[in-house]
Amino acid sequence: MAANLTPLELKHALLERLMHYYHFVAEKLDAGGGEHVTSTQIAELLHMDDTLVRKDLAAAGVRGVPHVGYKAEEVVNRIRMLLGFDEGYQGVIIGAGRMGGAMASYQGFSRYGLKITALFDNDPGKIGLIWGDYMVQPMGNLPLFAKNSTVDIAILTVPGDVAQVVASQVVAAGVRTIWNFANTSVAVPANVFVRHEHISVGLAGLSYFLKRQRADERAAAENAAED
Amino acid sequence: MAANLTPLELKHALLERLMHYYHFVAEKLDAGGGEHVTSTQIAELLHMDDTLVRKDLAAAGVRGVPHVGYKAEEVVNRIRMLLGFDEGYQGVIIGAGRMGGAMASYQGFSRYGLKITALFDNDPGKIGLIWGDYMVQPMGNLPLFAKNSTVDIAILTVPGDVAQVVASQVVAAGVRTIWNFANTSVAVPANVFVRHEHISVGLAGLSYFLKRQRADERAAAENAAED
DNA sequence: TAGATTGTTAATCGATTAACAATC
DNA sequence: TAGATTGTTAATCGATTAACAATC
Repeated sequence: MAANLTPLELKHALLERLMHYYHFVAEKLDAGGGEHVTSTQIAELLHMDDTLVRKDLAAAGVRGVPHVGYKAEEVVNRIRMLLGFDEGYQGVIIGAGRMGGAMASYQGFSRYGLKITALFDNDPGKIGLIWGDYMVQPMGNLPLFAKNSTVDIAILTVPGDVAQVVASQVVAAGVRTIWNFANTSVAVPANVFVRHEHISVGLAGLSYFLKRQRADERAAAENAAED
Repeated sequence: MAANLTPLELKHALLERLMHYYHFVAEKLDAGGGEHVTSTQIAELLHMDDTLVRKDLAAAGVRGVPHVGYKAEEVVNRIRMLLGFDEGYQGVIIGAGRMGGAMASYQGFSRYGLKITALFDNDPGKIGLIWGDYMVQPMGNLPLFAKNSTVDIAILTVPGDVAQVVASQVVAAGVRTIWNFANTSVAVPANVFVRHEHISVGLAGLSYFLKRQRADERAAAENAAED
């Protein structure tokens, strides 16, 4: 009986909100900001309805105390548990360019349970170089590496024009989860999960904002001229 | 009469979908894939309902032709126009680390109308170095630079612990839109727009997926043992 | 206790989908 | 023309908000 490989069940929006709560509460704890946090505090900072915060926290399994609020530590721990930050995953970086280097030297992944174990590239000029804690290995090493050690995630930081080829190599090596930072989509078999970070989506949001801002300013200037 | 500085009006989800359509249709055009595209084609590739595609395209001002579909070029152009990709914006990068370097050498921004004009850092060891097409300038240069040339966007690629200080400097220099790649939020006055790229949100999605996958596999193994 | 806060049920709102008419 | 496809109106669905009871 095959376990059906269920897709993400927490809706993206909810997951994103939980991460916002997590960051707020974790930072509050770090700053020594008290043991408890209320739905109203979170809601105000994040400009949202406090009922929604309570609903979300309930969904995440956090139990609050009337008149007191939620235990900050419990909020953090429950979200960590729900999202799997304490499970421990291992990932490799494919592509030892600047982006890959930034990833390799980033210390923040471990906070979310991800450990980077190796860095691969196909450029003979890069193989053997030391980037942060890793020596750049040739792509040819990947299959054996994936066989001998667990590779839960392959982080793709390669140029867009080779992303598809690299993704296929990664899949062939048995990796089933890809975090794609290249600027093109990659096609993979149905049993492989890809998360594509579209930098252009963020840029589109900024661009759209600026366009409207300019239009507003133009309108304001015209109004001023009329008065 | 002050123009009210309206927030993003296209909902994030819609904007994201439009970008997906854009990429699909633009790639199709590049590949010489025919002059027209139908809502069904887009919907199938993106695993969504075709009615929603038509609604979205109508909202973006694209007019289709029954029996034929949408003119691919018009889809691309309308979305570009709506999101402001042809308006032309200038941005500076703050933080000449690996991430900043990756940004500075990334050729893809121009496709969305963003031109990088300068690169700043406070590290004396980096000032004067050449990164891609830019010489690293000291942060002290920013106010004058922003006065003499247009800086629509400041791209923050600095460590999290200095992000707030840098953001304040950027705001003081008169920049009103910030694209924040640091791993901490920054507080800014109400008239400044910040888009924070939370890398941890993407990681959370992957982590949650992997956690559930492991649970599925465990369950499957138990089932197999029972049979 | 009184007041503050959670948690839940009901109401509303908005987004998605279904149905189908219009059209080339 | 017939069939394919758009575009729109109505129906459904789900997510958010409002109201309020429960509780410490």
